[in-house]
Amino acid sequence: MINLKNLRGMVDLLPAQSHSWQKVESIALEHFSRAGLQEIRTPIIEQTELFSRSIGENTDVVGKEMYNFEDRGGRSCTLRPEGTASVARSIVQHGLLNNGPQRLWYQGPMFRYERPQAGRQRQFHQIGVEFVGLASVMSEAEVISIAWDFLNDVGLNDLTLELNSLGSNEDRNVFKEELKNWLNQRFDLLDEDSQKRIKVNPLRILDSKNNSTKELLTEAPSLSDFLSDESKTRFDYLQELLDNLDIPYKINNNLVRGLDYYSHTAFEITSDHLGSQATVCGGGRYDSLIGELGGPETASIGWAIGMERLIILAGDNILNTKSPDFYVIHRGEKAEKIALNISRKLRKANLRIDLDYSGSSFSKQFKRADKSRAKWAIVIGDDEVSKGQLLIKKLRDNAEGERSEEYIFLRDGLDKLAEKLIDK
RNA sequence: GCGGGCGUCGCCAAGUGGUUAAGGCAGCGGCUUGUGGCGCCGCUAUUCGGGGGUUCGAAUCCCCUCGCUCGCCCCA
Repeated sequence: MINLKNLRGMVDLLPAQSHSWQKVESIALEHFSRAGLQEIRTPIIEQTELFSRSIGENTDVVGKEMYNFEDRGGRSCTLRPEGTASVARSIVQHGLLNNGPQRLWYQGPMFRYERPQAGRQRQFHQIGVEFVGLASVMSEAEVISIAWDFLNDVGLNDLTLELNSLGSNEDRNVFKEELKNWLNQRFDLLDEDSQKRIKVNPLRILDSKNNSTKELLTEAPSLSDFLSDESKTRFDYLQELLDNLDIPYKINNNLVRGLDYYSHTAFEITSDHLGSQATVCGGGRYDSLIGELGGPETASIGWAIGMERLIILAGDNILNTKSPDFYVIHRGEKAEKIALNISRKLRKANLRIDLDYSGSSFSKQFKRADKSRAKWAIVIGDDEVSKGQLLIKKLRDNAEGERSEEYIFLRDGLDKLAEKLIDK
């Protein structure tokens, strides 16, 4: 027997879960459209170069986590590991900035070749927001508050917003040199990983989880001391704006983030209930990315939320199964035709209808009707057909503990039925 | 990429070398071819993630492989 299974780290979204996703997606859409954002959809495959240029050659994502392949034309292709690079590419390619700043959202699958674990898959889904062409601190507060309010509305509380400023590129370069020198003087005291990182990505050492390295780093120079006055002013003002919005945050000077394109504001929203993959939302300002991709220098900020992690956290808060309004029970050939017909009419009137397809005994059909958690049953059998009626029956007790039944004449017209039933 | 745990029906599981692989839930059928939510009865794994090996004999032991899971790394 052939035994086909999903690829490692690739996950099926089963019917029991899919409505949770739909719910979250609809809440997201609601939030985004209220805030005046527009959706952008880009391909999930791009030229490899797009990611290596924008995310950074020396990042883990580019270095070891990308799904690369050559297509039949010999082009080097990559399954997107994140959304921002594609959005930026699309904006530049189509000259969208000629229409002014772009406030966009996107959603879809991303791919990273990593070892799966709780809250981490090889194909996962992100929903993200990008404000491109906006430099103001105000736009940062807005972007952050969209994420915060959305997550709260989905039912997540207990979240922590962590905030840092990476400063301008110049600030950071000066600091990087300073840090390198300091680290090199203490090279032997560092763990192996950190030793390797000094050359390629010294900033990430600040985020090290190694205990002795952590200890050592308490003495290290801090990026916050290298911020220019302008950078500092920006960061202070952002905090003021968040205070004003009553959005709580925690300053984390070691928050660096793994993608090269960030500058100034960087933030993450984390939870204690996710195991070691604690970040639900990550984002920051990326003022040099658009320029890097051949567009004009363009200040930008955005974030991405991991859908799977969000769903884990939301748990049962969002699980309200949609039960049908009516379950249509029928028996006999004529009844079958009427059942099919009336179901269609009722659906056109925006009602949720479950139709029994089995033609088995009324007893069985009632059992299924009950199980479907429908509010009402519509019964069409020989009697109804001969009298030109339908029976509608309430499937749950009313206040008096009885289940009302009522006959409705078909000759009144199916179109009117929907109207009549809605009132029940 | 590295280290630990796990894998028996759709779900939860018993079973640790010996004739037919417990049980519960769900599903299907019946008691009741026109009235459900309770109850009772019956049916549903030639097979133990997959492949190979050891053995007279394997779900049980060995090897390989796939998947899940937890931690590291990293991120959403």
